[in-house]
Amino acid sequence: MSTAAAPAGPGRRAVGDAQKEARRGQILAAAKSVFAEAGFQTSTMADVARAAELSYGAVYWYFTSKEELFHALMELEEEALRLRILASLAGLSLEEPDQALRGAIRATFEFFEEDRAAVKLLFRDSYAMGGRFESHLSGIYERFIDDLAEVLSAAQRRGQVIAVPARVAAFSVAALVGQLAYRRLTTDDGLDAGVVADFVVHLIMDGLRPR
Amino acid sequence: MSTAAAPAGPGRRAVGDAQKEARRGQILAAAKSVFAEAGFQTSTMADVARAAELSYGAVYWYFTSKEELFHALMELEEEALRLRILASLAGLSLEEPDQALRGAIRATFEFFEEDRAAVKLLFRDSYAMGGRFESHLSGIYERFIDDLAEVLSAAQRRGQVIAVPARVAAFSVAALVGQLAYRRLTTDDGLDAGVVADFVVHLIMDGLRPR
Amino acid sequence: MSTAAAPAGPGRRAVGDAQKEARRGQILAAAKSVFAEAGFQTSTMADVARAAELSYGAVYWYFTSKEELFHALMELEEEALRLRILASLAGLSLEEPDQALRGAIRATFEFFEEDRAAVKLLFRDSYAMGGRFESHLSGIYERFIDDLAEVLSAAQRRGQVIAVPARVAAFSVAALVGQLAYRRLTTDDGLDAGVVADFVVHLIMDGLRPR
Amino acid sequence: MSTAAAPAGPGRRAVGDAQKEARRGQILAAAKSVFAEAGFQTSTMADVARAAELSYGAVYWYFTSKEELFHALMELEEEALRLRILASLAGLSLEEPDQALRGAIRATFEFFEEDRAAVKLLFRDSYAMGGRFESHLSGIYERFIDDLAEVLSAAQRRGQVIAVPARVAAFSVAALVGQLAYRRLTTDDGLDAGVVADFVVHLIMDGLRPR
DNA sequence: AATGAATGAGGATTCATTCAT
DNA sequence: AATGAATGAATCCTCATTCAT
Repeated sequence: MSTAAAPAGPGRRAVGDAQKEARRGQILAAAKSVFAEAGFQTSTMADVARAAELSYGAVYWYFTSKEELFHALMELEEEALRLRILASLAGLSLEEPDQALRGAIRATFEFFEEDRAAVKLLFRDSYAMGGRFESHLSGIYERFIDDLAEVLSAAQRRGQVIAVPARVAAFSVAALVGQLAYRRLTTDDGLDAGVVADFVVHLIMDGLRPR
Repeated sequence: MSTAAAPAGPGRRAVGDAQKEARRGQILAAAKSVFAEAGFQTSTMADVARAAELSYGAVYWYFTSKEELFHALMELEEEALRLRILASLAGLSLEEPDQALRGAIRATFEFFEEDRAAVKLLFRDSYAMGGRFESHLSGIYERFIDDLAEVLSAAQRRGQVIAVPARVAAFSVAALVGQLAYRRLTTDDGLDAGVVADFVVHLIMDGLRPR
Repeated sequence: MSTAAAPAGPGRRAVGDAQKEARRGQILAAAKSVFAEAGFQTSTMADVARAAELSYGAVYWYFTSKEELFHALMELEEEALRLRILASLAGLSLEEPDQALRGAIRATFEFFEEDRAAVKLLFRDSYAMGGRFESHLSGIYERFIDDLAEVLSAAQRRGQVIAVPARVAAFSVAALVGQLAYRRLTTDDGLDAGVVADFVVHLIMDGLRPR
Repeated sequence: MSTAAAPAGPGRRAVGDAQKEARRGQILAAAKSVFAEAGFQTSTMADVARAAELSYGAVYWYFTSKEELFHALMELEEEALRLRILASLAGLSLEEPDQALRGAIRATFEFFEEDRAAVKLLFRDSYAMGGRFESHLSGIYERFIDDLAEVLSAAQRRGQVIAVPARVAAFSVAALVGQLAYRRLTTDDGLDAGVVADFVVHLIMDGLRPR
């Protein structure tokens, strides 16, 4: 009751903050599943609230608008994907472009394979609404491209890769991976994810013509 | 329903049908520009009517719903793209996969280069909603894939192309072209459309590794 | 059915416009009664629609927002009051300030007496919402003040009225009339409107001290 | 409830009550500034809490509702104004209506001049809603009117003032002062507050016609 | 006493679609 | 055929108030 009785200080705060974070996470998870299921535009805040098992207005305590919620969600996805890719590249040397490429592509495929909602969010919802959200998709692409372009440039300098615009080549890889991952959601080509990843690597490096 | 089937005086009827067709075209053109500009979801039927310089409800005389309008529009785009690609393949023999591939890719790029609205429609709006419209995109892809897969299969039998799942390879080409065309709308990589088309062909056939 | 059968031209148009005007009037009347009854803020667009015997959204065909509706309504009231006052001043000479003053004040009182809703709108709702609507009230005041100030200035030049700031004196008259009219809505001082009007004139001209 | 009535140890309790009073004052001050700034309807309890540097729900510990808060605030303002006026009348005799009137009017003007927020509260927010809060404004008026009517009645008996309904005359004075004070918030007529006060007195007593 | 999270009714506005003319 | 007025369901967001801690 009295102020003194409260276990004040950082302890209390930390709990509050942790709970706040937990709630945010809860809402974000709900939003992810709802948006992935029905699409951003079609989904309503009521749907999200229901999925989060919270009341209607509670969501607004954590996010000021539907759009902000979406942005926050996408940032999370971006970050998660990025971390995954970076981790896969961690031990690799720029001197082995094959390996680096293979690592990045496989990591991306694995990420998408494990998290189909992320694929929908990134490759379907990011496009919606007159491009207002494309920044997220291009954000992901650009980072991926930055990383890959570096790998490719190094390889070009060493003569391991032919002279083509590195960024366009990098974008091509990103696009290929993204689109193939997305395709897997609706079309079954009867291929294992790993096989597809390897196919991409081979296609990129050696093309379809026999050597 | 068809012009020939009209029982009435051909003169009158023909004019009516022609006018009807003209109106439909007028509305479709308006819809294309409006949807491409602002996106399907964001655009309203009022926007379309205004762009078509028709009254609010007139659109419903020709299309029963917003979705039907979109579908009709997409079918038109699909058909136009398909015709373009088929034309480019007309003189080519299946025995020269390089040529066929190059022809198809160039034709696609040219089509998209001339009609940026089509790109937006196909690669943004088709994605935009919970799969309801993806059929068009996949429709295009599938047809493109069918054609390409045939080319590739023939080439494989002849040993000109390595043994990979033809449909996946074909999809990769389609995806690559589509994504690169879409990227050109927002990002300037400083490359001519023809150069990008050739880059795709080279990438597909020979990969990035020097031969 | 055929275009020729329509009694085209100005006739049709005029009817449409007249109807449109009628509907606007219908809605404005409904809004007036609703706002006067419950206040602008408390009233909902649904209330207005219901009072106008129209559907919810129909109101938006004629007015783009609740605020615009209110503004339109106030402009009407302003104009009506102004016309009434001007009419009362029509035959009067500036050389007879007593008469002019009396005429203006009586006309104002009569207007308010006949239209109690107007009083509520002007002296209660105009104030609401952080002054966003005060312009209407001050608009009325300013015009009234302009007219009165002219009368007073002329009288001052002729020595019929003492030297005081004409605009402040004019505002005083306007304020007095407005507040007394508003008071009549809630408090019964047992006085006839005409008596109050004359009281105001006397107070303004001769004060409370016996002559 | 009152400090004296507290049964507990006076030290502790007194502190508690004093703190409670202090908190109430803190909130009332915040509410006054917030409401005066943005209007009662537009302001939120969150705004008030923020201005009071208290938590969101703490306000409800001291006031059961937004309306109660407003009422409490208005009562404070009423009381403050009343005290000011009574003080100004303290030494005056009813036999000198000029002096009494002048004193009351000047006191009122000074009060409003020093506290512009009070003017907004009384003359804007009191009006703002369907009569729910007008009681405060009329409360102030009625008390002012009571006092003035007494002065005027006495003067009438003594023949110093003509025979008019005392309450209406008194209301007129109150309205005039209030409206002129409010006008000063938005319109600069270039007049000192004292001059305006004297103008009101002169207008009321001697009118505009030269004597 | 105080915090701030949670609730949920309420309200303005939009827009696809229908319909009388 | 065409018009444009009318409908009303749907949705985002606000905010007074309550409540667990």
